[in-house]
Amino acid sequence: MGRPSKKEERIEEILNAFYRCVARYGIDGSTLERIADESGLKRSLVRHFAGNREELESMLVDRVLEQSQQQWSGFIESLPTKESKENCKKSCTELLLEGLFSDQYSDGEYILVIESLIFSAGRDAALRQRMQAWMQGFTDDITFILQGQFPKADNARLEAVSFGLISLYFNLDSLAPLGMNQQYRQPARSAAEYLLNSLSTD
Amino acid sequence: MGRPSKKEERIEEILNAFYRCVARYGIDGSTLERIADESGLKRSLVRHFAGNREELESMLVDRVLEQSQQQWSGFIESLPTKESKENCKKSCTELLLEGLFSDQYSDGEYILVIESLIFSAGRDAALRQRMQAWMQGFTDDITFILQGQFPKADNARLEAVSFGLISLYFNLDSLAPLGMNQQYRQPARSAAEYLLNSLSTD
DNA sequence: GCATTTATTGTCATTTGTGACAGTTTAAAT
DNA sequence: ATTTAAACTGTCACAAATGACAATAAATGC
Repeated sequence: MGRPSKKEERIEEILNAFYRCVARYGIDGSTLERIADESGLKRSLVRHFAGNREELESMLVDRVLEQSQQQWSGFIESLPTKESKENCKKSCTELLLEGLFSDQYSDGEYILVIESLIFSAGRDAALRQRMQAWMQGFTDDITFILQGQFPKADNARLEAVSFGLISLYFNLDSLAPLGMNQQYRQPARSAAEYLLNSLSTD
Repeated sequence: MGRPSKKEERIEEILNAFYRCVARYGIDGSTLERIADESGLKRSLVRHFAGNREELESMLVDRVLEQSQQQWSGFIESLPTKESKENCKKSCTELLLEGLFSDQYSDGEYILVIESLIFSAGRDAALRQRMQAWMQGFTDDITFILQGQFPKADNARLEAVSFGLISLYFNLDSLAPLGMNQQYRQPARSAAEYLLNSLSTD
């Protein structure tokens, strides 16, 4: 009975709007007014559905990290295992390069949001811990993938290459505000390949 | 005659304070109040000496890019030329790695400020042009250095490696808010070495 | 001491961001 | 039609950020 609730869809819209605002204006620049405009709702509705600013930010962080986790683990599981290797044309590392550097999979806003969160983490101990864990997990996973492909390489070397791949991935999308990311997409991918090749030679 | 002006030193203090604030709070988070606190002046004095917010931001951008330019060109000129090569123990590329990745030369705030400017450039066409030029000059210079060391390597390859070095440099310091930059300093440098080595092998 | 110039302090008005809430409208169940 | 629960609208109060300016204090040349 009563009018049906739109809470879930509205929260969805609001968080999507918040996400876009953060990519464009940063966290501090994403006022409730802008979020409201971006979502097409009144500011009082934003508050009605999503609570105050603190709750909103907390929900955004949860959501971003959760979605990131989902997409990433989906990607990990899509990789060929040792058993299924023979059926697959592309190697794990080739698929990794595609995932990180092909423009079809790139979400220009994603890294900007992540970087905004990292920056904010400097003033928020709880967020800092979460982002540290996120970053650590990211590098560990890549190192693990590389381990499968280059079992003979020692760990420090794998970690260095992992960090290199991540740096290329991050830096490429962080140039989006300058409109230079397309210009550097190919170089970024090439550099990533050089790093991977360095694991073959000893 | 009249009371001696402290304008220049005050502006110096104010811009330094602004710089530190930007590294900590971002541009939007650097309110005049915070800048005043950080510089130890009253807000009205900040306004008195440095003008309104718009002028302040413009001065900061000028200053950051100018100092960056000076330090960088100082570094470039300190590199051994073809003539002075024989007197020098370290190669250009070794010196480059030191400059980019040794913690003695690293200014933790510098890259954070630059990244804040790049982010802001997304909403400021004039700033965008300047930051584009800054980034282009940076990569071009590194490519040029690499050219001297690896004259046989083709240009696309050099550009890719340049972009890789810059990415490692940027990404390393952008982890400062997470306190993970020391942890990754060595991997970053190693990855940079692998990239450089990839120019030797063909 | 006096005039002059600038630093320095303090205050007020305006705008913007935020929180709270009263009142209205809408869509369902009975 | 009535009830009910929720969406929606509008508005007020408060705090923060900014801009403008008046008033005072300090340092210099004469």
